[in-house]
Amino acid sequence: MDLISIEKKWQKKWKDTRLYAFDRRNAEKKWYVLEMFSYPSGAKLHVGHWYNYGPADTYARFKRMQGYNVFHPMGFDSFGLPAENYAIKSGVHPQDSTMMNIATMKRQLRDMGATFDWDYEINTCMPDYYKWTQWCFLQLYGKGLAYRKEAPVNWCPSCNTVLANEQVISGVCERCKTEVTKKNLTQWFFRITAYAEELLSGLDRIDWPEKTKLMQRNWIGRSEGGEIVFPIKGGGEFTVFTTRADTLFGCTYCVLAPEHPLVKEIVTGEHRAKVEQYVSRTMKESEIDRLSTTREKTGVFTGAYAINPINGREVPIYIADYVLYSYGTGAVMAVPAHDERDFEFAKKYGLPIERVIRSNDGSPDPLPYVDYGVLIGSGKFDAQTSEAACRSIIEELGRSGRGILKVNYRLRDWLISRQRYWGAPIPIVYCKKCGMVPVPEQELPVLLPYDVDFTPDGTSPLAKHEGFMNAVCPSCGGKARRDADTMDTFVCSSWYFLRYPDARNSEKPFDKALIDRILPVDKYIGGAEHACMHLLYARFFVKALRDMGHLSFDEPFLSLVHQGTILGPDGERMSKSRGNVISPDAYIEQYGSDVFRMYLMFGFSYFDGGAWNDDGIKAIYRFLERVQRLIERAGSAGFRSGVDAKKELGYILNMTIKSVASDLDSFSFNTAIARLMELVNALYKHIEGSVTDEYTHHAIKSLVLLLAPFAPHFSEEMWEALGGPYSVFNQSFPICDESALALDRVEVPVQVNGKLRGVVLLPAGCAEEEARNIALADEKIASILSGMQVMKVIIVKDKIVNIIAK
RNA sequence: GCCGAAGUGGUGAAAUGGCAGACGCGCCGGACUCAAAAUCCGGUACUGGCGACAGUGUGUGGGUUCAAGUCCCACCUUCGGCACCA
Repeated sequence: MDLISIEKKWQKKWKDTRLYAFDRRNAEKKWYVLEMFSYPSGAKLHVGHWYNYGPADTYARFKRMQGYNVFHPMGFDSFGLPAENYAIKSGVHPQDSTMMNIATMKRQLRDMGATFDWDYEINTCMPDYYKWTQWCFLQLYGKGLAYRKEAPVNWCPSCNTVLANEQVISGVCERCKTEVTKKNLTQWFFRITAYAEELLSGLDRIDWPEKTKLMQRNWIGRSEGGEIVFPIKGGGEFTVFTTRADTLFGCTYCVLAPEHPLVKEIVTGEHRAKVEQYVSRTMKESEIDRLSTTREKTGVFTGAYAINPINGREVPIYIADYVLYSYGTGAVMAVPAHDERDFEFAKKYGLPIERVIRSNDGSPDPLPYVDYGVLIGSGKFDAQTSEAACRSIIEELGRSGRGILKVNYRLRDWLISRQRYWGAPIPIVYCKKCGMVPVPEQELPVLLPYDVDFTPDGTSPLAKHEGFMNAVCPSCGGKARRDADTMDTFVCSSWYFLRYPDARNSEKPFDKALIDRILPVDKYIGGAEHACMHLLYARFFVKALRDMGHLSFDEPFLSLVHQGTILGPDGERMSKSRGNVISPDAYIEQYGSDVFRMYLMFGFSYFDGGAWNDDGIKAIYRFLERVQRLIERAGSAGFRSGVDAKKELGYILNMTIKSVASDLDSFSFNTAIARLMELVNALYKHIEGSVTDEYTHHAIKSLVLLLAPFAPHFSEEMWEALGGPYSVFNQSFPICDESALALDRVEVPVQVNGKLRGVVLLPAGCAEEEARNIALADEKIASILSGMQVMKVIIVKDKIVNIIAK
């Protein structure tokens, strides 16, 4: 069987007849199936692409055959670092290499034979796309959701350049292995924290893997607590955030983050030199070092004292780098008896450790004791539980304006500036007279120039391009300079699913009425590695755009699945350096794309993936040949008399239909294919020689329809051979006839004292009394029970009989 | 350290608390063939027995239940995420 030329034949016909064209005017029964779009890397499609797109396409075809108007677009996430790094190494311009890679990948995706409608293709590095990425930026800016502030960036002192987080591999530069340091630059942020609460609560209403939702919950990191104001002895005050106000009486010192602006003001003469030295040393340290939990805690005394507002006690104020300026208020109250970090620090610097909580049940509770318990040594709050005191102490302080209940999130605002070339320019200019001015919408896009020197030398590549940098101030018409940075590529991918339905719109990023009909995405399929980046950013964008009135739904992706990872044959992640990369190409040349995708679906549990092993790939080929032989025989039809084919085949056929449909809905491709194999086995048993009949013929046609989503080219060919009208994908997916599943009699296992002892044939749905009698009368069961007394019989209808005897 | 997921034959893997190992791969046997390949049919968890059958089995140890791979507790191993978030 020449699967390769069969595939070519049908790919051409599908293309010529525009079989997979999506009619966006018809949003009735729409079904938006989306895979995370691809990054056009130089290499060919790898196993991971196939594992994502192959099964997802099978799902899309299934939905189509179920009568859905399936929207299944594809595009390219084509800005980003790899193209730029490749350019630095090879000298090939990112735009040239990217466009070439896209052409190659597109050809390969077509060879896959997927249902993508290329009329809706998008490409994020093209001006007609990034114009609207810039528009999104301006929208956020207009609502105060984009702002500029100074922040540290990763800096490689050897390459003399800024690095993105993903270029910092365990503290060193991915290219030259030099230790990465911090450098302060003024950069753009998106205020994703404004949506922290909704991003958290919205998770309860979407059908996503629990694991992914949990990761987002942890990432957002909501914690309930309170803010407490500590006056400073001699004037001034500062605020701390705590989740453990119940331990306030045990506070024996306070700590400010080294960056805290108050540090300069409160430090006293003799301590100034040491404090300044400590602060500057902290600044130099890399984030990795500073955030390492295993590192010993350090800090210095400022010479100043704070007054504990609950009991008026004076406590020393330290600075220490274990307190983060970016979380809470950048200042904490330290309770060494009930916090591990404070305990360690207090031990080291000889600070007092005072217990104010004991365990609820009086069980031994060595310090530091960090669980909730009962208050002691806390004045009128003694004997309150921790839970109660967390609230009552804040309320007490609130009366004098020194305490308030507060919720904090670990989520930080999203830093989107990249000191890089290959990205969407930030549509802002800086005018000496007018200051920061957004580029008006009608002047978009701010084009990314081609002739840019992107050799890394410590400045943003665009800063060296005078033609780009020089701009006219939209406000006063005077001379202005552009922002030299580009946007994080995650900005491009935060709204691409909104652009697909309206990809050719040159007036707007998308038409509201249109995307309100076609969005949200009904099934989103992609890797789990994006849990706290792309998948969070996209949710933020949708909520922000909704609040501006550009769309009217709350979540971009109603239902999400993650495919697993296919590992190398050695069980390790595939990588060039390990030399364990499996290329799909050789397999596809030999067996074709249907067999390859089917093997991926059959050989692995979709969500788990696993180590590559091609032992079973021949089995899939063999299976398709087996189907083909079956159809050849059916073609030379005759009639076998005296056999009720419907009775013989009806049950298995309808059971198969039911199972395959539900397995496809739950992405359980391996079991769906197993069911198809069972059906084929049953048909082989049923058909003797070349004789067949009408019902058998019906069963074989149904088999081809069931198989079509899995092996689209092959099934189209078989459908034609059976005389079916073009295309098999315009046929309805078979529907299960429930009446065929009703059996007269069922085999029911019989247990004695929980051990399987036999099987009896019972009338389906028979009463307990009858089941009991038949089971007890069974020859084998009776002999086991001889000499025993039956105490009880448990019967689950049509499932099991369990006889308790002694 | 904290959070989460997983651990099942020689092997990839299946099992709404109800016959563990479906469907494949591999292996063994048979048919077809001069022979081989391909194909078709049958067998295949482990231990004992010629056998019918019996016993034991889902990482380890306990528990709940008439019944546990599945639920609960503790532990071991592997993988993923977070990592001083007060």
